[in-house]
Amino acid sequence: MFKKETEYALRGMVYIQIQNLKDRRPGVAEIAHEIEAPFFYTAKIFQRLAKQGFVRSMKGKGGGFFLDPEKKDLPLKEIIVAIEGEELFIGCGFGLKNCDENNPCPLHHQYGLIRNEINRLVSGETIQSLAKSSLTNNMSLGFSRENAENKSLK
Amino acid sequence: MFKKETEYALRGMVYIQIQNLKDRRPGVAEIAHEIEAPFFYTAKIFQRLAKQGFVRSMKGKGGGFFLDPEKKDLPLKEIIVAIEGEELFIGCGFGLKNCDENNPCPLHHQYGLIRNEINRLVSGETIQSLAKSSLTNNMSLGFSRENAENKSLK
DNA sequence: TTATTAAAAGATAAAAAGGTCTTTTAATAT
DNA sequence: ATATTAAAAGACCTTTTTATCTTTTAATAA
Repeated sequence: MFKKETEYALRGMVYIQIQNLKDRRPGVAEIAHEIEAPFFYTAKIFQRLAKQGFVRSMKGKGGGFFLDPEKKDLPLKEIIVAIEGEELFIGCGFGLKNCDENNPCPLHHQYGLIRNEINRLVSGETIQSLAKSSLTNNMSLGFSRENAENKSLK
Repeated sequence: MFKKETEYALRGMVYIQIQNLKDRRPGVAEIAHEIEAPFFYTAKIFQRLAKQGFVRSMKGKGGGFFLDPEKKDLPLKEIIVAIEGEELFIGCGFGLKNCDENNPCPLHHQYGLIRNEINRLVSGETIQSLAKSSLTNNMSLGFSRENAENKSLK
């Protein structure tokens, strides 16, 4: 569904927010490790997200990434659109440029329903809402819970 | 949502079946033109689809592509999976490999609902069902209906 | 003020997707 | 038979995506 870059971005943002809730500011190394993404690629992605204002960063010792607590919740859709554009949210299932009510492709109506569902999901869920439920329900962002348990037992 | 190759394949297959219903067998040039896809790329895609048995072809004068009328209806899903694998139908929204009920990602449940909808759509709709409704309702596979009207007026 | 830490910047590169072209094979019409 | 038509095969190329690495900048701690 999403590009790899988008997946890494979403996983990483949720991880950052989870750590922020624990009063921590993870760095690239920690983020990349926890979401199982390549270090340098993760660095590049969050560098871009920082420049676009989705996340803030601090350099030097004790530095790392964090979400501005002043800002209101960040819907997943904003990150998705920033990375891959809004094709997924406005495009035709058959890839036609002029597909609309007056000139529909054979899948127009049926696909529209699904596109609406996707829209609703990623507009309603936010980095913050997912981080919160993730903390509450011990959800996974990379390593399986089994691995996480093993880790904490070591 | 889908790869370009998949979009071309679906549009082309529906176009072929529409023409077959009119007792015609379109060739690559016609298909590519009508679905607004690059000629050589279209040729390659349908060459592969023919080898995989999704469509049949005849060489030489009067040749072209056609769907085996003996076969039962072909769900879109079969073509999608043949071209891009089944990631879309089994994968995690966050791109995790071990995401399941026991070890869910933060989006697991919500995304599952959408994945099911997609599955339902492309399993239920077939090349034949779309070709039929396309014929009945004069739907578009490339050129907008306005263009089609202009074309028929010339 | 210097050493250390960590992100920013930017160059490079490998892999996948998307697309093009030429040559070969097979069918048909004359 | 042979000229023509059209798909099959396969080589090649371009762009985008995914990823890696090195150098620079900025912050902090000692």
